[in-house]
Parts: sequence; structure tokens; C-alpha cells
Amino acid sequence: MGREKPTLTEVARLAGVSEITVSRVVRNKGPIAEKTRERVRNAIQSLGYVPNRAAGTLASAASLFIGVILPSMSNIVFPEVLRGIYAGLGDSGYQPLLGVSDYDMQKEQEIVASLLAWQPMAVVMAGFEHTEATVRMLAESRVRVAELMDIDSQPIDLAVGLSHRRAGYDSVKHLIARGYRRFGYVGHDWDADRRARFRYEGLCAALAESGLRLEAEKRFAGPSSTIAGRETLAALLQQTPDMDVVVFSNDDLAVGGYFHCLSAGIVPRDQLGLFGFNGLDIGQALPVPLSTVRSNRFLIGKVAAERLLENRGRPSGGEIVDTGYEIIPGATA
Amino acid sequence: MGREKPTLTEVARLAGVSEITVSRVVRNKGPIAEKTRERVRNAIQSLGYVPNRAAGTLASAASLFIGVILPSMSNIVFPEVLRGIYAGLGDSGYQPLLGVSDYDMQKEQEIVASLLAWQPMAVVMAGFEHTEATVRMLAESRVRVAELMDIDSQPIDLAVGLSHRRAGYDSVKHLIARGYRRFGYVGHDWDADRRARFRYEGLCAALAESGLRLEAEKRFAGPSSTIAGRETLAALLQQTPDMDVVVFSNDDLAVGGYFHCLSAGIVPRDQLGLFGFNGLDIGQALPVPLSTVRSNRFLIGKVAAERLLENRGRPSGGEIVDTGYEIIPGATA
DNA sequence: AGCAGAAATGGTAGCGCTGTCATACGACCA
DNA sequence: TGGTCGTATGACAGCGCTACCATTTCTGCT
Repeated sequence: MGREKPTLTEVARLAGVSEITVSRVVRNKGPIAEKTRERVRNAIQSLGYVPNRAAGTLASAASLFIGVILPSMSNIVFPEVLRGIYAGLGDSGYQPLLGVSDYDMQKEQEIVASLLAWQPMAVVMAGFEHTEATVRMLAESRVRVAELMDIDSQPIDLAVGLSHRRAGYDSVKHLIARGYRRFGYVGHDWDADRRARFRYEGLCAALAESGLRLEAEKRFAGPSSTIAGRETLAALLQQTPDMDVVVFSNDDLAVGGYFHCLSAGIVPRDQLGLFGFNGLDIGQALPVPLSTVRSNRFLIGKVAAERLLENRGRPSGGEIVDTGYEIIPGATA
Repeated sequence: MGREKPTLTEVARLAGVSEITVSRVVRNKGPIAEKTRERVRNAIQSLGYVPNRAAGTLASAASLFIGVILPSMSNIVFPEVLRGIYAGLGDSGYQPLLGVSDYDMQKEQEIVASLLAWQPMAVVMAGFEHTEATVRMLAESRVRVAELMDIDSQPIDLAVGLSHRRAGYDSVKHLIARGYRRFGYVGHDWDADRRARFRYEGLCAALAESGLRLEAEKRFAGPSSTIAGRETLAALLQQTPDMDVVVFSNDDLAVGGYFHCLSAGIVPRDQLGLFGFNGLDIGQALPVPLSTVRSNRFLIGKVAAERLLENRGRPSGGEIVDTGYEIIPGATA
């Protein structure tokens, strides 16, 4: 049976109704008599009809797409945000359309251009750094725009995230309250991950407020990883052995630092405090749970999607949603 | 300037050519005089024209989409496959359209239905277990189908992955060669992850061949996690203390097992061998690298995308691509 | 019975683009 | 000089659906 794909018209013919009625049944929109609905459903079933969304999008100028641009898929943080977005979209019928920018603004721009070709209802991006052209395209296209992860900058339309500056600040206040005084810092590439810099700034501010300063710090180029955390902490300790706590720019690095301590026979907390950021599962699964900050990544994605659905109209002109964070005391600091 | 979105027609008018010529320039298709191309490009630029893919898809009945269905975003394995798919698609112009099935065949079916509405060139799925309706829909739609991760089953069209049965078999042969005799097994939910069962079967076959058998095994319902690995190994050891090696159904669990050993003062390898599967970064970043099997997830995604692009025609009728695996000796077994 | 008003259904005209076929124009050769 | 080919362009129909009005049929009420 080499028949062609059936269209609305065939379904309508088989069910003995007009095309628009079938369309209404398919989209669950408008008043339809139960009997008619039944008849149409049967026709759809028996023909194996699959609606053509391209046609629907064209006719209605509304696509059921929501563009999502993430900087990376290697770091588990972003798949979690994506999970949140799926959760927030629920069964609204909207489909995420995903692009990965590799932390490259130029690439982000190209992705935005290609996503806009699908007439998405909104574009969700992790981060606030865009090329001028990107911002212009988004403005002209009049889609809603959500910028996720941090709320330390002025959003184009909607921002959902947490204040990394405050998180960094509070982390250090927490550590000072626990008696730590000689701070070290291990971080990764700032240019790629601006949020790490915000946390660092908050950290420095808190130290300064207490008349303290970083005894030592080390940053390496390239993405964060457990291995890098391990090696960088080793190097830092060699250079400055007499710290009592090290703050890492995230949990990946902190877990690496923990592994270094294991290898070097350093007892975490008692001999050297370790503090991360994110609250990843792996940190909480260590023999001793990592002291860190929970960043609610799933929630960020979920809330963003929900807000966008809630108000599909025009930009609200700078709404900011704070999803907060929470210090996990753990047992490494 | 509250102008509407410009269309092909406006661009054509401004450039003083016909619509089809603009279309040809945009798609880089057909012979166009350099001078004309220039003129059209300028017009596009000055209007800020963004093509409407929905219209293009409808007119040409070919969408530049490739449907991708993954069972989970929580396990880093699948984002890595997705990265591979992006890499394989390169700048072909094809866009992945992602669905997440949560290891649920019914949900997979719904996702397939909704993806097909976009007339994708192909559908990529991780796994071989589908509902009858799913298979029927895919067959009738005549898109290409790629089934990823394992090659132990007959594919609908294209399979890319490795033989988990052989991987399990070889792992145990390797461990036997290293002198281990008293085997334990820690695994997770089989119904969700059939590949884990294939590895288990290979493992048992290898043991039987050498006149050995599992001394003890423990499986828990639910997804794999580091915590679960830790707890399950603890329980297994309590029940059967005298094993000399434990094979885990994957690295997440094995890392958890490693953490248990740390807490319990068991020296990995010397007192108890630990063996995983996947070759995750985290395993290789431990103070002592995990003994495991590298499963080339990125490559699986990449090769699948490349093969699909290579031959966009009709299904090849059961092509199988073996991306292989590699035993990582590590230092925990 | 008669009528307003709601509920259910249909006719028609595009949405913006591309496939198909036709046409115009040189360049080249005999 | 005329014919042939290849390159460059255009006219037009239509992809499958939905928005926007009708129009018809059913209530419930006086």
C-alpha cells in the first residue's frame, strides 16, 4: 500500500465533515459535538493521519517552538536546565528547539538567526552576553526572550536565576562564621563563564568587609573539570601551603580538590576546608558530603518556561525572577 | 518603525529581481550571476530579512529537521550522544529536534508522533524497544531511523553502537586474566536499561565458560546514581564479604562503590576489585583511575548523524555500525 | 408557536515559500 | 549567418493548514 501521506482533506472526506472541523478536533479548539469528534477521531485513526505542523505554523504564524540556546552539553548543569524547561513546558504543546553555542557569542548569533527562521514563541538563552547583532535580531523579531542563570545584569525581557554575586558573598560569610580566615581560591576560565567571576567578586567583597583577603588564588584557562580541580589545588598548595580553606569556582573543581586531599593525605575540613558551588549530586555522594551552594538549575529552567507560557504576549520590559540558592553546610568546610 | 516582518517578496522587489531568484540566493542553489547575488544580499541585509522555514518546509516537503529521542538528560551519557549528533550534523543545516522519553515507551510513542509532524529527514532513538505503534508510524512515514547505543538487536534501518554482550563478556575475561575469581555484581533497573542486562548476560557467559559464577549480586530499582552504588555495594558486602571483585553496571555505580571502599577502609584492587562501564571522566579523575570500559558515546552520535546525512534516501534495510569499545585497565581492578 | 441567542459547522482566501517549466540571452562553432 | 548549447532568470501553481467571517442547527424561554 504505497499510498501518500493523508492530509486534512482526506480525513475530512472520510469523516464527512469539512476540513476546518477536522482542524478543530486536532487542535482541541472551538466547540465540536461529541459525535462529530468521535467520527473525526476514527477517520484520523484509520488513515494514520499525522498533522503537518509546517503548514499549521505557516497558516497561523505561530509555531509552538521555543528556542533554547545553551553554552555547553558537557557540563551536567545545562542538561539539567533543559530538563527544567521540558518540565515547565509540560504538555503545553511547545517544543524546545535546541542550539549549543560552545560559549561563543558569534556562534550564538548564528544560532539565533537560524532559530528565528522557525518563528519561535520565545528564545531562551543561558547568559547575558550577546553580540549587538543578536540583540538587534531579537528585538526586531519581537519574540519573548529569557536569559537564564544569573540576575546580576539588566535583562532584555525576562531574567531567571540567582545572584551569583550574593551567593559568593554569602558563601564567604558562612565560612568566616565557621572560623576560617586564610582563604584560597581555585577557578576556571572567566571569559567563558562570567557567573564564576560574579561569585568571585562577591567573595572578595565579603573578605574585604571582614578585613581579610585571598592568601592565594589560581585560575586556569579552559573549562572546569574534576581533573583540573585536582591539579590546580595541588599547585596552589605547593605555592601557599598555609591556607585553611579553599573556595572553588564550582563543584567539579571542588570534587577534584577533594580527590587531591585524599591522595595527599589531607583531612578535609580539619586540615583544609573545601567549598564548591552548584550542589551537584556527585559532591553529595562523596564519602563526606561537599560543602557548597545549591543553585536550583532545574527550577531555573522550569520557572523560565512557565513564565513564558503564562504571558506569551509582548515582553514585560525587564522582569526578574530570583530562584534563590541555599548553602549546603556539608562536611568539607 | 513598526514595520512587519519582511518576506521574500519585499526582498525581491527591493533588489529588482523575482522571488525565486532571492530564494535561490538564500539557499545557495542554482546558477546566479555574481552581480545579482550581491544585489540580493544587500536587499536582505537592509531589510533584516529572516527566511520563514515553515513556508520553505511546506513548499518543499523537506524540513532540515532530524528528530532525536533520548531516554534521559540526567545521565551525562545522553547529552554526550547529543553532542556527537551536533558534531556529526556540522553545518549541514540540519537541526536536531529533541524529545526526552524518561525511559517510557509510551512517551516515546507520543514524541515520535509529534516529531513526525515536522516532516523530519530522520529519527534517531537511543534504544531498540518501541511500541508497535511507534514502529508502524515510523515505517509509514518513511523517514530514516537510527537506533543508537547497542547493536545486539535487529535494527529497523540503521544501528550505531557497540555490543554490550561482548563488552560484558570481555570485561570478565579481562578480570579473570588478572586473577580475580570471586565475582560480585551491582546493577540498576533492567527494565529501563536493557543494555545493562546485555552486559550482565555477557558477564555470566564469560564466567560460566571459565567454570565460575557470581558469588553475589544485587540490583535495585530506579536509575543509577553514585549514592545508589555506594549503598548497594555496602549491602552486598554485608551479605557476602568474601568477594574479590565487583562488577558494576556502570561508572556512576562503580564510583559510588569506590566511595564506599574509602569510607569503609577497603583498599580498591588489593582488597576488592572494582569495575565499571562507560569510561566517564569522573571515574578517571578519582585518586586512582577506575577500571572500566570506554563506550565512545560521542562517536556514536557523530557517526549516526554522518551516516544519515550521507544517504538521505530510503532505509538501507538494516545497516549496523560498530563503534567498538575499549577496556581501560585503570587501577581499581 | 415564535424568537433570541448560543452551539456547531462550513466556505474561502491566503500564510511565504519552492518545484516545474518556460524564456531570454550570450557565447561558440560550423 | 544561423543554429546549438549553457547560463541566468522568471511566471505560476500549490504545499496543508488555519483565520475570518458566514451560515445552519439547536436550545430555552415567553
